[in-house]
Amino acid sequence: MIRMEALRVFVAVAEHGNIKDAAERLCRTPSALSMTLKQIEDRLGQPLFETDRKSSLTDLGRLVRDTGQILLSDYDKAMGLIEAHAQGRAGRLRLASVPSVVTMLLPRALRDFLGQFPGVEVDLLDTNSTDVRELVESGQVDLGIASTPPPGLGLAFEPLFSDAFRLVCRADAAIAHGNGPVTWSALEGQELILNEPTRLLPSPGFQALAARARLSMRSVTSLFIMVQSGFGVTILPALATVNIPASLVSRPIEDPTCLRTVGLISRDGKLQGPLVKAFARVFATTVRQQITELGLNRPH
Amino acid sequence: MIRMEALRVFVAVAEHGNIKDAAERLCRTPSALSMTLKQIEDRLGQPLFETDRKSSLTDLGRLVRDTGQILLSDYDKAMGLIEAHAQGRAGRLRLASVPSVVTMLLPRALRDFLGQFPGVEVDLLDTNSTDVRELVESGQVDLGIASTPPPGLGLAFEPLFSDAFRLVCRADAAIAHGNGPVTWSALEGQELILNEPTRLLPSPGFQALAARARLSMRSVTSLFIMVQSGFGVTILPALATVNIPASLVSRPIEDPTCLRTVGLISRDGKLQGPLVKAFARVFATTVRQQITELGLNRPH
DNA sequence: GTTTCATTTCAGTTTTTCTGAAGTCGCTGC
DNA sequence: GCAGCGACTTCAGAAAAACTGAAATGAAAC
Repeated sequence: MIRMEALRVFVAVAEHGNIKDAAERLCRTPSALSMTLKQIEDRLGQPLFETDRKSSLTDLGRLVRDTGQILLSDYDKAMGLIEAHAQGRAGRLRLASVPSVVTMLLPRALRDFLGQFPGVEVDLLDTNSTDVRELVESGQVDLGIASTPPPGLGLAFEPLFSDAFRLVCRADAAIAHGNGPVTWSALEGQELILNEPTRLLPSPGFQALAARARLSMRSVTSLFIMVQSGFGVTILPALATVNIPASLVSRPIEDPTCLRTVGLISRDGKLQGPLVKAFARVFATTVRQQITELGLNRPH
Repeated sequence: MIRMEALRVFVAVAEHGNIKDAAERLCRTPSALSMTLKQIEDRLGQPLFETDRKSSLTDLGRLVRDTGQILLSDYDKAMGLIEAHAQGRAGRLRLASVPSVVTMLLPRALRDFLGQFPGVEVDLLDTNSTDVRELVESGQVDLGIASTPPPGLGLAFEPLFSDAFRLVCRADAAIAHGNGPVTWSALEGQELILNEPTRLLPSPGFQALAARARLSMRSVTSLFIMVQSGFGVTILPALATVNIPASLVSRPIEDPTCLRTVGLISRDGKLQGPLVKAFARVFATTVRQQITELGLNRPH
């Protein structure tokens, strides 16, 4: 079997028509090429060139040259692709994120990332924190963006920012008006509508209120409709309240424990793959830039 | 750049799911494979396997395995093809031959040859001896079958058989009947029709007769038509008289110099290419077998 | 915790490839 | 016809690469 490197030598000589030029291009001495060519001819048992001067090929030589050119170009192309994937210049990154981050933070991060890595494709899935964790855990996505996962799941969490919960109510509600943060006691008589981000929220003040809640909405859109329709008030992370409808208002809540910490969730405690690492870097940068613009906090 | 042999090692390990079995198949020690895999991973800067145990691949590993399988199979196929050509098990053989040999000797030779070399294609051109030589000389065919070429053309000639010329005339002609070989003097009064095989025939008895000839036919078919139509008699190599029409007869000629020697004509004095050599061998064998059947002679 | 088995690491050996010098061959110009 | 030149080949030694066997490591099985 002819080695790939020998084939490369032969094709170079066949293309240049002489050993000297080919040797220069391959950064070898003519004697090295001469020996390699001899090796091929010995193995095949037939000459590849008409004469000692390497300007004209035999029929077999032409066959080997034509075949070799295709083989080498395929090989080099494939190696380029593999190296592009290895270096993260190509490939597919599967992401899962909570909706508020998709809306407010990901557009800028994705624009930067896709710009920096033109060969890369991104699959984005938006769902709640629990599903994000499961998708990462099961390997269906490479990286998740969600709030702190419970420990002991074999997931690594890299916090990026903290996001205080705010009260969301109708603009014409009594509770909508007031100075400073709202207290839990001020919400005593209110009907609370639960939603995904509030699941597992540990704050005792919230828990007390949540125990009485009768409605729970999956999507933020439905949530806003319900609040607008007068079914009650809700609380949402600050990030999710930036673009609330004009008929609603949001107010800060006094309880400092009533917050979520959002970050990157990955498997096995290590960020695998160059694309994951690269995206994590780009996203962290974007978040740092937007943290003050959007009124978020550094993770504690 | 990953070497082809390294790729082969990786694909084998990926397919077997462990180093030990792959090492056995490749006739190497596990440590050799381990080092090769490490080399690839170092070069790519990324792991190819999920763990030390080589049972599960990373995304990159899957890409390299899939790409590598295609690359390796293409490579092996191409090498097989090249070796088949080098060994004469595949390729195209271009032949030129005089018509009498095509008719009487080539069918059996070609049947044997094509049977022995299933991957080989043959291009056959039948024409006169002069054209056969030119086709060989110009490289348009690989091998010619014709009578002895004049020296000094850079052509090699390997004689295969001698073929005495015979008189061909109408069955109802006076000259058709007689005992033993015909003499030139017996042909004194006859009109002679020339043809391709008689060109350059050196026999003086023939030359004297040919000087008076007024007709010359290119094809044997036309020649027979003319003889049948009573335009005269002709002489042809014995091989060309085996299947003459029933209305014609052939008789031997007394002149022992009135013969042609047929053989293989090739370029440069060397039989280039394994197919040419192989065909020459097969053809020589066929001719030896048929030499007595057809009343030919060993070349003198 | 111990055993077992696959893999890795390491040092030394073998194989392969490369280089530079010397030699061969064919072509060109005198 | 023969010296000179350029291209290629051959050779011996040097350098690089790959391979082996033994020992170490490390993960799974008992």
